Amino acid sequence: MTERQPISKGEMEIARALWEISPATVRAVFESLPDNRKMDFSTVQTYLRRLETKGYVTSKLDGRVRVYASRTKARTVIRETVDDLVQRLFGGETMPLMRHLIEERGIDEKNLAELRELIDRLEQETE
Amino acid sequence: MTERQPISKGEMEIARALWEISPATVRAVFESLPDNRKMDFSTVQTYLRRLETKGYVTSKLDGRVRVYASRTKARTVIRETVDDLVQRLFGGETMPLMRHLIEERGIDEKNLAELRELIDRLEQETE
DNA sequence: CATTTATGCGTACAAGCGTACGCATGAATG
DNA sequence: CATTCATGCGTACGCTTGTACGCATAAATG
Repeated sequence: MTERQPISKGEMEIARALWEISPATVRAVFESLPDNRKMDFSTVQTYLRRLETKGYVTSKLDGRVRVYASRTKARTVIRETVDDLVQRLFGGETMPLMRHLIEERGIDEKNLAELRELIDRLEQETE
Repeated sequence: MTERQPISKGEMEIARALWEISPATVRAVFESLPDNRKMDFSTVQTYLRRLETKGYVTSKLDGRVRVYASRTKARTVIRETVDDLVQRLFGGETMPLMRHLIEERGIDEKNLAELRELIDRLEQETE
């Protein structure tokens, strides 16, 4: 039960960016952001610093450049975040969110197929 | 595109509670909270006030008691919130969240069946 | 070497959030 | 009627968040 301080929304974007390319410098993270979501270089820097303070990432100076690396697994953060959302928005029930995703967000054919597979597999394991 | 101020996590719990029983007084909302999540009466009051300021709920004085009612549909708030989460945590892709839900959160048999149905229905519509 | 560029690091700062107290007033109860 | 209880309403307050500036310094470039 490592008690981490909660991650904020903005921090999460940066954490996600870092997961994709960790280990990485501030600049690398900054440049990996999607074009439509450019925030200031130093904003990214601040987020990374805060993520480190909160225990989500580590860093070390490599020469004069600081290199950040994920420390908490994506899965863990995702679990905590989704759990929290499901709690607050659906009182802890998973299905309403499922329904929402299936009904309100487009799912194309390929993903439909994958969904089926996931369900099949789950059914196997369950029995 | 009514631009509402974003709803915060704490506000969301209260909004959800209100959806369930709207219209309702502060006390009713307060008492409808799950036992494990008791916040102060006046905290609930503050959240409702802020929700009104932000445009998510309305209220009117009924005698000396203020009665709050949902104004924005649950579906809308859920959509916005989930969209935001999916954006920040999965770069906008729905499937990773689906996968997460199916693999990491328990789904019992009954829900599995429902899931299948949902998918079937979606497939119908898609074709 | 002088100048430009990139980075670390400290600092800032308003807005928002979570949580709640206190007072005034009206309602209920003994 | 006097006291207690519930509520509205205003206010508070430290913390977090989002966003960024500025300075010092090191590296690269002309």
